[in-house]
Amino acid sequence: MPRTKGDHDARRRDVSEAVWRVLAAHGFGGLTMRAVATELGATTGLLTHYFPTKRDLVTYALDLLDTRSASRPRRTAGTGMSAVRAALLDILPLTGDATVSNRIWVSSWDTALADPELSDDYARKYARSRDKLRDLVAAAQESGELPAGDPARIAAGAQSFVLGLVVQALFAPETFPPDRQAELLDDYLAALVSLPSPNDGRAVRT
Amino acid sequence: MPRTKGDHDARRRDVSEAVWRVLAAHGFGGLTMRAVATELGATTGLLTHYFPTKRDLVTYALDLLDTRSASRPRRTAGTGMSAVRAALLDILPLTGDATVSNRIWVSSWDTALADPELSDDYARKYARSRDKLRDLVAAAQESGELPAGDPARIAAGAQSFVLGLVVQALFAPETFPPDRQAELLDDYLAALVSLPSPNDGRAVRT
DNA sequence: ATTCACACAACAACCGTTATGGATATGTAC
DNA sequence: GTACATATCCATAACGGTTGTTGTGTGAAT
Repeated sequence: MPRTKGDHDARRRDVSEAVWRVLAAHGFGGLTMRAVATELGATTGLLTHYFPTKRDLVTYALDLLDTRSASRPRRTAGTGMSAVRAALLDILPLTGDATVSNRIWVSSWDTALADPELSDDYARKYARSRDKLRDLVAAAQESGELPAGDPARIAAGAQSFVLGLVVQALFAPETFPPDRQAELLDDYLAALVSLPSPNDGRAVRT
Repeated sequence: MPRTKGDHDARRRDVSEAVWRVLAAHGFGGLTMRAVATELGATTGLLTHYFPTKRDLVTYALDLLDTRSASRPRRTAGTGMSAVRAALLDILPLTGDATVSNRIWVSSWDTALADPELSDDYARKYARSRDKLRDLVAAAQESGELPAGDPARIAAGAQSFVLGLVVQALFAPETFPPDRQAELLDDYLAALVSLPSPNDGRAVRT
């Protein structure tokens, strides 16, 4: 029984949620046409209507993951160092939603690494994320909260740290509860702050 | 044509290498009975003889990944801080072999995260790795190269950093060539060293 | 004679994809 | 407004291909 025009947008939202539920339940490796269809209470005929091919489904799922992650409620970022901290905290699996999102995210790496095109897409995505972080770092440096040094380099390091912490927290949630993750992040940030400026010798010369 | 008894161990080694080649070529998602069999120039009959079920193959592949990673030629570890640095460098995808190994490793996370049992296995594996790192950190602290502080906490942070760097380097090899990875790691270690001791106030009181 | 190490063949289940057809909405002619 | 052509939305069913698994048979080793 087809829907009316007014219901069409609602149906699109239903499809999104079905895709999300499948991803959350079985990861990216378990993302199949039929799984989404049955999760939707429909058949593959509907799915092929929205996604002519499997790759379309995968790309859509990747976009969905990106969108869902981006539209997650963010901390109200302050300025300088606290903005950096907030941005990094927002990545970590501190809530149930963030955990689900991160789990899907990590599980997508298998698919992404196997496909050069998707791999490039991911590389660009991470590069953009690093750029945003770099700007925050540069701002924290200008406010004097962070010692001098290539902001891009510091951002790359911070992103690595958070990324790795995500993975460890996903595999061992009891070992890395939210407060421990925040603790470790604060350790990292404290180390960054305490670092003597390498490029900028003013503090030494004065 | 069956083999003789003397060839049996050789055959087991052949199986290992076939599994490894399949993993290297198609990742963990492409690990199938038939793929390994054809890679071996044999049929599935042989495979089921060595691995009665798929799960056995997967578990074996996970173990193989662990073994191959562990038996990779390691840097001759010095003492104290240089030992910590060597251990962390050994994880990074700095060589072709290490890149292949790490790629397989990351691709296995999809499978592992979808299966609670495998997930636990990984958690234990990482915990053991953190423990070894913790001992190295503690040694570096005793030699005075690293400020005081919970060595387990420092090890967890360092492991996170390296893990995340691995992921980023795999997706953007041109952005993270070997020397840049080493650079970033050294930045991290420098920050660790420069950190004033939190628990131990001696330096301040003197 | 029994066990082992395989080849070979087949199975049911699942995958992505395609074709067919029917129900509903939309547009157009009168 | 009514009548008809067209397009959209979706169920149903089937296709060939691949998967994990099982069973049978056969030659060599013990």
